[in-house]
Amino acid sequence: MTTLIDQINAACADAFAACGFDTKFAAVRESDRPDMADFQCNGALPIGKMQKQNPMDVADKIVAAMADNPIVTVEAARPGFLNFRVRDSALAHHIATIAADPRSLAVTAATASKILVDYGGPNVAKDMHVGHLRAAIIGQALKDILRFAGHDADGDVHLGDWGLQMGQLIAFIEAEHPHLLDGGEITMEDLQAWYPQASGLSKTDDAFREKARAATMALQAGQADYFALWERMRAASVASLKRDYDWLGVQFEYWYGESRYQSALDTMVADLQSTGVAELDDGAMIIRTSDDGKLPPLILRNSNGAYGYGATDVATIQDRIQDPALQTILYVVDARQSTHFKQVFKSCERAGYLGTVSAEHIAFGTVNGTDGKPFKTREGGTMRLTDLIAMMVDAVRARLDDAGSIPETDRAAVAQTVAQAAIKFGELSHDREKNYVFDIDQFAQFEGKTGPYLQYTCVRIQTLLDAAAQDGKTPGTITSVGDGGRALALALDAFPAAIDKSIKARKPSHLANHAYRIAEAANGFYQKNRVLSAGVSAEDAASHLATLAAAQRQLTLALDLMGISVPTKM
RNA sequence: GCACCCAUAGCUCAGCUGGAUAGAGCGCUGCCCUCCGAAGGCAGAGGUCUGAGGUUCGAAUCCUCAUGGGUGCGCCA
Repeated sequence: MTTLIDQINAACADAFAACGFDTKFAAVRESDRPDMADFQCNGALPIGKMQKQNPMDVADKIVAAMADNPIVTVEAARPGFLNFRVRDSALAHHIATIAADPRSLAVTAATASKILVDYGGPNVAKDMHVGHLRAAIIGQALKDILRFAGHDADGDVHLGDWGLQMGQLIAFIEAEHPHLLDGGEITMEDLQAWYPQASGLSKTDDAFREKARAATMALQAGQADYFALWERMRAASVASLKRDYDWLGVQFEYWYGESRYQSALDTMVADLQSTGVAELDDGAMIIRTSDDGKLPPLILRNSNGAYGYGATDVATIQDRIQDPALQTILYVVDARQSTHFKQVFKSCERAGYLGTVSAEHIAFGTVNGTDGKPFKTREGGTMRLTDLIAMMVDAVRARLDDAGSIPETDRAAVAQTVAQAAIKFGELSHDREKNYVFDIDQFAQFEGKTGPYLQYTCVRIQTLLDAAAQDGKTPGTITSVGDGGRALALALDAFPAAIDKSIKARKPSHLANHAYRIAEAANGFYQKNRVLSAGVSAEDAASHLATLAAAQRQLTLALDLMGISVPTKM
């Protein structure tokens, strides 16, 4: 059981070999010209050039060598293209092959890699915002796709639960709510209210800033009351974060945070200094990362003696590589941290921490509003993730009310599922490296290239399958490709390639765009091939149902890998 | 000043390792529901792929420069 493109690729390579041509030119790809071919190979052009032959003659030889191929007909075209057209019978049979495989012909990696995906990064006491949304959705999809492909991938939230921000909060609490130092409940709502004040004071009030610094140092030194306070703040935050992540269907195997690595910092930095990797400069402990000064040094410890996230991130790697099986660490983090990660990776390289482990920064761009500027609330503040989600759910709910296609009692639940699809597909269908515009109205549309459209496609097919079953009609042998079935079959065949590209480029967008392609082709097929209408033969009905079921199955699988579920009605 | 990223239709975006007429969605113009969900399908208008060089039989794709945006540049994370 293998894809058509792989089968044709193999046959083409055989033909090249038989003709005495280098098989590296035998690569087959989907055709640019569906009107002329399903697949194409351009290898005759460079061969013609190299051997000073007419590329058409080269192509003709290959055509002759493949003349009696059972699955495909071959033609040579103009300058020297090889055009492959899959035979109808082979195509019909192939749809059944895809449908019979729960993995839609996607292979499992021959050798599984152990991969850690770092895709959280929310801070204690601060609300999550759209930036965290990107990391969460892309990271979760990457992890799930890697697992589907047979890899051993885990996620770590890497909480921002340490550092000056904690000191600021402690100083603020000490000043405004001192009784909390002796215990007492702290809620996320409290923290949300306090953090902006503490942060603001830190900017305007010199005395407060000093207190915050002192508190940070004291916390790092392990002062008991501060530490207890910190633990309660962290617990309240984690509970809140988990609610948001739960809604998004995001799960982390590890809820580690920056605090986890603090106790290791003194030793680590001392070691790095003794080996000459780290050095004192202007009172700060740094690691130089370049000779030409193009990349700034990484600061491990500032001149006040406090450790920053430079040290923490190096220590994090040092800790992670304790797992000897680990091969890759993926950091799904905002592109603005690009320089920082270069510094950290270079530092770890110099320190000898990375060894054979590869660390990659999976950068993503900024989320903008419809004005093209970073996404903000109408008032200009940062949009809380919770609020953004609520807005999306409201928009979807309004649309469901308007359509009135399902009972009122079901709408609240369906609105959640559809809003999740809208947000996730809106995110995943974009190239992560670029900035993108988060347009609530556009994403919550049910028309066009949206998450809800993909769900709708599945729901629609399911409804038909159910209705057909009531009528005694079930999916059967695929006897004909059907009108529009060729495009659908070829699209279904491309699923393994989409998975492969998503993994190689670390871009789930390839899978998202593939899913959309399936939905388009499936809807086209649905529209053109009647099943329950009068005059449709039992054979055709069974064949068409099987084709649609195959499409639905793969689409559902792709959606599942993107964390999108499909309601039964919508 | 130095470094990195981006530039494709009115708007939002695809375009895989360079290949045959550059594709979607939204919006716009027309069609298609006595018939399985029209949240759909079909067709049309709309692009000197920012500009200029270069490599190549062939460039949206690779290289250089320019222009216009974005971002980051040792003691916040």
